[in-house]
Formats: sequence, structure tokens, C-alpha cells
Amino acid sequence: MANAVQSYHHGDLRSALIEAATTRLSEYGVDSLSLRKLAEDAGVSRTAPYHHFKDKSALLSAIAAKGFSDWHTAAKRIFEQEDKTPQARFREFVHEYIGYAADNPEMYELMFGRTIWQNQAATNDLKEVAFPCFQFQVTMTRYWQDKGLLPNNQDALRLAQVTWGTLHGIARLLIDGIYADSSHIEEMCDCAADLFMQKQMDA
Amino acid sequence: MANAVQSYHHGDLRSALIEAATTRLSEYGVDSLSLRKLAEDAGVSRTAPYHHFKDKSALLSAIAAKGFSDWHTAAKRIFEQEDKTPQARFREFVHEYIGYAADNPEMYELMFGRTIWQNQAATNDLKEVAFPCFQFQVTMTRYWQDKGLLPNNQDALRLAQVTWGTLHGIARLLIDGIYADSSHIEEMCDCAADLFMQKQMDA
DNA sequence: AAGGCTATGTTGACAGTGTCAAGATAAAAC
DNA sequence: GTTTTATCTTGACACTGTCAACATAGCCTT
Repeated sequence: MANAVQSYHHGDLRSALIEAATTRLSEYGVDSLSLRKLAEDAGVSRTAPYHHFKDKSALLSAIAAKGFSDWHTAAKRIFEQEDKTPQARFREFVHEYIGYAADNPEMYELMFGRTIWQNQAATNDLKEVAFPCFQFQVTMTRYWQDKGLLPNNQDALRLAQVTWGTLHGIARLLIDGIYADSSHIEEMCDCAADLFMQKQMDA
Repeated sequence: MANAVQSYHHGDLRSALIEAATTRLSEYGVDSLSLRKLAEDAGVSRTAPYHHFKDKSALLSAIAAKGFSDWHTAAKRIFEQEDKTPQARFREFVHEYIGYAADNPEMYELMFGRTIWQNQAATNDLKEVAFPCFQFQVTMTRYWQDKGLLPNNQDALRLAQVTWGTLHGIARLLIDGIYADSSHIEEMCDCAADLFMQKQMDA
């Protein structure tokens, strides 16, 4: 329990590690995230985490999984606003996507970065949360195509890749510090949204 | 000279390090790039590199600078093909951009990744090569706007950010292994190009 | 209740890493 | 020929992730 701080067994080390790591991640970045420091913060020895996570990558995957889950929920909330036009929801989605990335740069970097995806490092648990999230992007794209918002002459999957790629690219340029100037984020979002919906604006 | 391998002074350690690092980079990735290994490969002690580079980041910056220089040259070559239509050049540029990233994933990751750009880690030498490269993207965008290829009602800088963002995003999704399926690269490129040139296709 | 199994935590150790300080050597400058 | 400067060396430090071997405590079965 909470008062048995100094007992031999921590009680809920797994949760404690994830929580501490998430906090430390958003504050100091993924690079300054060491298992040893986390263990120390949790008041536990260096190798204790290995009884809850196969390795460091598994811990990171668990954190990212939470991020995907949260984002998926947020995306659905935006998409399912019945009282707004598809146009409005599309535009809002664009802004919210970039906004999420800008507000949680380290989490975004972790979720969509090479650290956990490269070399088949992604856990099955992570994939089970992330893939539906990717899939949702395709679902939305298809809906927007049906509503005549996005061009209908393109394959939905391909188009989803391109639209998502655009958002992802802008997000990364901002996060990675290649575009230090983040004062024009809103304008960039509108520019991207306009570009995609161009056909409709002319018609 | 080349035969004085065992002399106390290496002769051209700086170049040797960059070359060895570039090779090792493309083969094993940026993560497996350690100064100590490089030094050993060059037949020199661990700390010798520090007489040529302030720190590891400076070495990486030097490598990336070469990459930017090469890419800038390639981009200009594509852009300045007088015998092809603007449309053809634009489409070719899209394919070449993604192609370059796909063919040199580790170099691309280094050039456009957070490693060297974050925390003002970028060297002045790097900036002097990279910024003109970024600027060229805006120049091209403005040209394509003038030719009626890209929408004229958008600010060139903003539009350049979005188009570049799109290419960058697609490249990163491929490189980072989020889209392991790289068999549809060409289709994705065409889809992106179509999307941008949409207005013209309808007109 | 007693004993054993299993989950969880511990210390010790190893092979790495980047980087600093202090000293050695050779080449270049005066 | 002497001094300065560039370059390279060894030694050391504080980190890192991870494995092996051992300790503890709670649960399960008998």
C-alpha cells in the first residue's frame, strides 16, 4: 500500500515506472530517460524494472501505447462531432493533430519515432493499440472522400498516407527544431487544409 | 602520406573520420556510430578526434553538411532541366526526394533528424549549407506557383513548408519503419503530386 | 499450519559510451 | 636552434543497458 513505502516489494512498480517515465519524458525528453534513474526515482534498485519490462524498449513501448490510446480517443471525439460540418471537423482535425504534436513533442517523438518502430522493436501490445489508430486515419479519409471533401479519384489508403504524411511531416519539422519559428503554426495548418480541400473551394 | 600509416601524426584524420563515419553510417545506422570505434578504425586513440571536432555532434554535423550539399546539387539538377515541362520536373522532384530518402535512410535521418538540430546543436558550418537548401525549396515553390502549377492564393513560404512537410512526412514514415511496406512508394509519390497539382488537372 | 513455488527485489559485474585533464611528440614558425 | 603550435597519447570519470546469481516475501497446495 501507499504507506508501506519501504517494504521489500514495491507493490505496483510497473505503474510507478510508467508514470515516472511519462513525467520525465515530457520534461526532459526521451534521450535523458534512463532505466537506472527511473529505478532510483521509484526507490528501487537498478535491475528491478527488468522484472516488469523485457528491456528499455519495452518500457518505451508501454508509454507510447498510452499515448496512442489517448490520441485515438481525442481523434474520435473530433471526428464524431455531429453538430459540425465535415469541413469544420476536417480543419479542426488538422489543427488538433499539429497542436497535439506541438504540445507533447517528446511523446509524439516517442510514438512516431524510429526508437520503438525500427528493427521490429515494437511490442505486440503497442501494435494492438497503434494499428487501429493508423486505421482510423484511413476510415476518416474515406469518409471525407464520400462527403466530397477530399478527391474521390484517389485510393483511400494512398490518400490517407499522403494526408497523414503531411501532418506528420509538419509536426516533425516543428518538433525537431528545423522550423524553430512556431509562431505561424495555425497558418501552416490552414494552408495544408486549404490545399487538400482545394477542389471543393473552386467548385 | 598514404604509406606513413604508422607515423605519430595521422596526416588527414579529419577527412578519414568523416569518410569512415559516412560509410559506417549508411551501413549500420547513426545509433551504432561511436567516436571510439571510428577512432579505432582510423588507427588512432579514443580522444584523437577531439582535436578535429568539438564533440560527437560536430562530427555528425560535418557529415550532414556533405549530405545537404549533395542533395542541393541534385535538386538543382532536377529543377533546371529546361527541356522538360514544369509539371514533369515537379513530379520528378517528388519522386527523387522520396527516392533519395529511401535510398539513404540513415543519411536522411541524420540530415533532418533531431540529433543535430535540437538544442541549437547545429554547427554554423552546417547551417550555412542547410539553410540555402531550405531556401531553394521556397524558390522552387514560387516558380511552380508562377507557372500555375501550385495554387497562387497561398503565401510561398507557407506553401513551401506544407509541400516540403508532405515529402518529409512520407519519407519519415517510410524510414522509421512505420510503413514497412515500401512497395507502393511510387504510387504514394504520384498521389501526393496529383494532390498538389489538383487545381490544374481540373482546369 | 508447513513447505514449496513464483513473483519480485537485491548486489555484483561487464562491456560499452562521451568527454575531460595532463602529458608526449612532431612539425611548423620564428 | 629554439619556441610555439598542432596533433596524438594514456588515464580517468561518470554514465548507460543488461546479464547472472542470490534474497525475500507472498501465495498455493498439501
